[in-house]
Amino acid sequence: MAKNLVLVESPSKAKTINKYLGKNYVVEATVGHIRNLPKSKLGVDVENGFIPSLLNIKGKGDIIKNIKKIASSTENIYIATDPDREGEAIAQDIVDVIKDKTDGNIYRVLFNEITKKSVNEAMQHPRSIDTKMVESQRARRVMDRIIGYKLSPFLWQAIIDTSANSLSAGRVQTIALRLICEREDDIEKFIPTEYWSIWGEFANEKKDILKAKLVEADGKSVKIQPKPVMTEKEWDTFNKNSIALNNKNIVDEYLNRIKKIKEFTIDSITTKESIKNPYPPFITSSLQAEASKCLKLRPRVTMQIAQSLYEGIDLGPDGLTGLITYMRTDSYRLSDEITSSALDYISQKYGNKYAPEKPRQYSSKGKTKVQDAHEAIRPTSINYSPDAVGKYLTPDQFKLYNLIWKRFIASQMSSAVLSNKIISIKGDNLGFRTTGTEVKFDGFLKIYDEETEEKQEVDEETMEKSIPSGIKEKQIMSAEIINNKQHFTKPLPRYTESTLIRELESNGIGRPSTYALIIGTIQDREYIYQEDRKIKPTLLGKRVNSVLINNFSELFNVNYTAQMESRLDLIASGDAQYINVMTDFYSPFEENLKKVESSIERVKCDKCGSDMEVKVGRFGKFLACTNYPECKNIKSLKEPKKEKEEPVFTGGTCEKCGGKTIFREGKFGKFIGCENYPECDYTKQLTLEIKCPKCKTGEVVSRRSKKGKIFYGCNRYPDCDFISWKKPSADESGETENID
DNA sequence: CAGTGAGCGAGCTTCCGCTTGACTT
Repeated sequence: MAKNLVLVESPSKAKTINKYLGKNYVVEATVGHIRNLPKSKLGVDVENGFIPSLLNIKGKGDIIKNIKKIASSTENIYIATDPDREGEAIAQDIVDVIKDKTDGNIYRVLFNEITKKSVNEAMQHPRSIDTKMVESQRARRVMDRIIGYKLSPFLWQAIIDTSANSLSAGRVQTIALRLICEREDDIEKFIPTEYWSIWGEFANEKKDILKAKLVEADGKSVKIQPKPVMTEKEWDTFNKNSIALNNKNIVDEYLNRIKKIKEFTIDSITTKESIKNPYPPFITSSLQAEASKCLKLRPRVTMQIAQSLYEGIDLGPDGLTGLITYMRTDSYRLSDEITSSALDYISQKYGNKYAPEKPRQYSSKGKTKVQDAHEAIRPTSINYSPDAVGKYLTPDQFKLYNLIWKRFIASQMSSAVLSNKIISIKGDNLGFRTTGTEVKFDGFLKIYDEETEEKQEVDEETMEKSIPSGIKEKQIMSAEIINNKQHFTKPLPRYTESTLIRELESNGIGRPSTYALIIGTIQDREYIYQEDRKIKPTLLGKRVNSVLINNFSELFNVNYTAQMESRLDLIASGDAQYINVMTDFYSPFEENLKKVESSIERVKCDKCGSDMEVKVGRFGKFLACTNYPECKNIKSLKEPKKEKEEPVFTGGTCEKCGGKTIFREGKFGKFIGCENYPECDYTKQLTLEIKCPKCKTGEVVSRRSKKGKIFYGCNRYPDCDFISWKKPSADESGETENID
């Protein structure tokens, strides 16, 4: 009989902890939540205190049974689910499940990092379950349930659509949809603004060349006009200090003026040193973003690969080893153990200059401790460099591990020192400027630099990596070449999966465990689609979005989650009561929903005048009268039929009834049917006008297998069983594969 | 590895968040 039972969420975490604690402990995993609201109904008693009815999750029966069994004969039970809101709720669920089965002591322990030292330390400081935090999770769960399960059915009433699946709404998915629709709207409405750039190549006596852009004229600075269309008054204000090169005429004026200038001088050279700090180690969202940019991996794939690195790789002599820490996290925290060994590694491999004196810790601003369950995503050990373990990894695993490794090591390295130069050239009250950046000390850049967003192309024209050393202040310069180019301002780009995730995350919407799934949800609903990795809304998506935003503007606001979170925090800290928070949420919600439900336009029954609503039958959706069964009026929701097509006769006759045969089209392509359908169900395939190579009398037809693969057979089947995967050639060379 | 078309029709969908396999193509 085991003396001690430890319960965690993740099975691979259970394995690791088992190693740390030794054989006096049994470590089991819940594999996530074990209880949930019922799927088929609301499951919340809104009349009596908003009490949720929580049921054991289907499919978790064996896990729960096993936990109960071990608990029943264990002296000490340590519940070590994740130290966050959801983890606390799982802990409570475990207690509810086992409390009648055991006389053992039940403790709650918090593992903030999975190292031997801190796990043992945590085991020494058990506490009891934080019921207030549990309540705050229940509140989160119940509000999400009410929003989703009340508004999805509302959509079924409000929007008549023919898509195969059901419409849905939710606190997270609807915001994601809204962001996508709003971006699309911005793009559609965007009016490009024309602007020009003028730059020249200037040379001193020694023919040192410097490219510089026109940035100033007669004391005014060159700018893009702030709005595509401006009133006279707005122009007056703008023109006081600025000039817009917004058409060819103005550009030509300046070009002519520049041509006449004999002499330019280097007016000033200013140098400023700046420090570039390393990026923090990865968290889920930044890992997904960088893997998307650098490795072209979609978030879902990134997470799958990361999971395999977390669960463990067979490292030959070292055995099965987890290479990275947990991949679903929003914390930048790093254990002292790993940072100090990283510093040793850095100074050994790159020299002392590259290792700062103290380990670097990064803070997650605005994040409450409530959510800080896991460390940042990092290698589990400095001993497993990508070079050392590469041969045990698949190419994708290697690429991702390498990225995580470098990002982490870089996060502990010295800052880079950059020198930024600005050179200004003047002539006849016109000012040109060039900027250059030199790396004085590379620091962490030695191994890692984030791929920068596309720089404005205008700056690219005059950005110099290094500036010729011969260039000195007050030198006389001559303009060798003067260039100009037309540009147009561009709208913000459409979201990709990873940029949408970052946008949601920055508003606190969604969690690391769900980021990669959110897009999948709205894509399954056919609200959005992707083209070239860019996300666009469908017509249905736009309709759903506008119905929801117009009627529930408070709820589907990017700030809503943040407001909800602060109310949840109040519950967790004991400064607010669950029931009060729920009532304050529900009353206005329900009132508004009722109002909106009565105001939406409904299709009226043309027989009895009642409302019609969308129903789902065996063959899909249709419109039915709500007065059923008194009124049995129904309407098809199929696309309004095209003009009844004139039958196209093939010239042949039906072998069954003697009627004429016509060309038809079905889900497997074109075929020949009888004009007397549905009375006569005669069908025949279209042939490819190639003689069957086997029987030489039939003709070849293209068909489709049950799996959807195209193959070629004889139209005399089953009399002739010819089959081929390749299209037989017309010249009867007989080189087709025969499959038996 | 061998179908198809009209039109029928009276159930059920749905949320967010925590974890992995066991499934199929």
